[in-house]
Amino acid sequence: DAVEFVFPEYCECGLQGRLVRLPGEVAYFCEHPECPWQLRRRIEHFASRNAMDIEGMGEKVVDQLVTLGFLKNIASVYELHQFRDKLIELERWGEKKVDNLLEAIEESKKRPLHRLIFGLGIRFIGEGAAKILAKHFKNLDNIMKASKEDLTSIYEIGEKMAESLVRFFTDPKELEIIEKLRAYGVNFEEKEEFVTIGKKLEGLTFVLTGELQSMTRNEAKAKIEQLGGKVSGSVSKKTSFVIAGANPGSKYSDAVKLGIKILNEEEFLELIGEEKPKDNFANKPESNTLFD
DNA sequence: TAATAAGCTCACTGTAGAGC
DNA sequence: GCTCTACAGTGAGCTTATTA
Repeated sequence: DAVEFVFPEYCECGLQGRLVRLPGEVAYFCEHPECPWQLRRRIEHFASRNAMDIEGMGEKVVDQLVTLGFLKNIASVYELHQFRDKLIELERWGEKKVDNLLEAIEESKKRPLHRLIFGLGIRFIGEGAAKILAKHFKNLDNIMKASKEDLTSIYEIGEKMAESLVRFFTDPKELEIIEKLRAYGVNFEEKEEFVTIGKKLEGLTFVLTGELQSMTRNEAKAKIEQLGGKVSGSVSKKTSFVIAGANPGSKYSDAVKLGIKILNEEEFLELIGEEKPKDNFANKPESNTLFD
């Protein structure tokens, strides 16, 4: 007895933005270039953990600052210090909270290039593609100058991604924001420390599951990539190793089914040449045959 | 065209920190 | 010290792009 859902024609942004759905795509977009909801999501994404990692700038904070007119685009994040006194006055804010946020914003200027590329929110350019581009071009200016042909000649960069990049870097509005980011001192270079420093794990693909005690998953991912390895989100026949921490998830059983070699955290640390923590994984689950 | 991987969103739990 | 909010960490599931 289901009744067909009639999708709204206009966005709730209040700017009479028409909702459009591109052929072959699922998502609807508000056509209005100044849609405040798109702006909120863009800034949230820019500040998110895997992008510029600005602690204290989550969904609610972005919503509040956009509503109050303090944030107008991603570059305006670096103008927030001008409003320090006004921010302290806000409900549930205080001097410490504001200073922590401003400090986190200042710190974010030092993030490596691949995080900035990811944070710009270019369609089809996620974390993985951002790393490939940063590694290949070394700085943002080289990426901005690259033609569609230059981009598609890179392994794993396809036509859609290249078109999206060229479209983004020829848009005058985006270029204006990028120039502001440059003027505020945001890092545009890929630092050596984020580029591969070894070939020990070259040609190997890893999948992480469960909770690691000695480092976060992101840290483990960075270690693997620095040593030339690849980290994937799902287990397949091509997976070389599954690294299983405490309480491993379904990827563990997937690995068993496919006969993929599973390493526990101790073995993983040995593989990457890291020291084991003092407690020697005292909290590892006893029922987990992985650790037998 | 199928397999694979990447990207993205959501849900859930635990924790930190600010306000009261 | 309690309450509330936001963040951190993680797994799962879905869609989509790339590759073979």
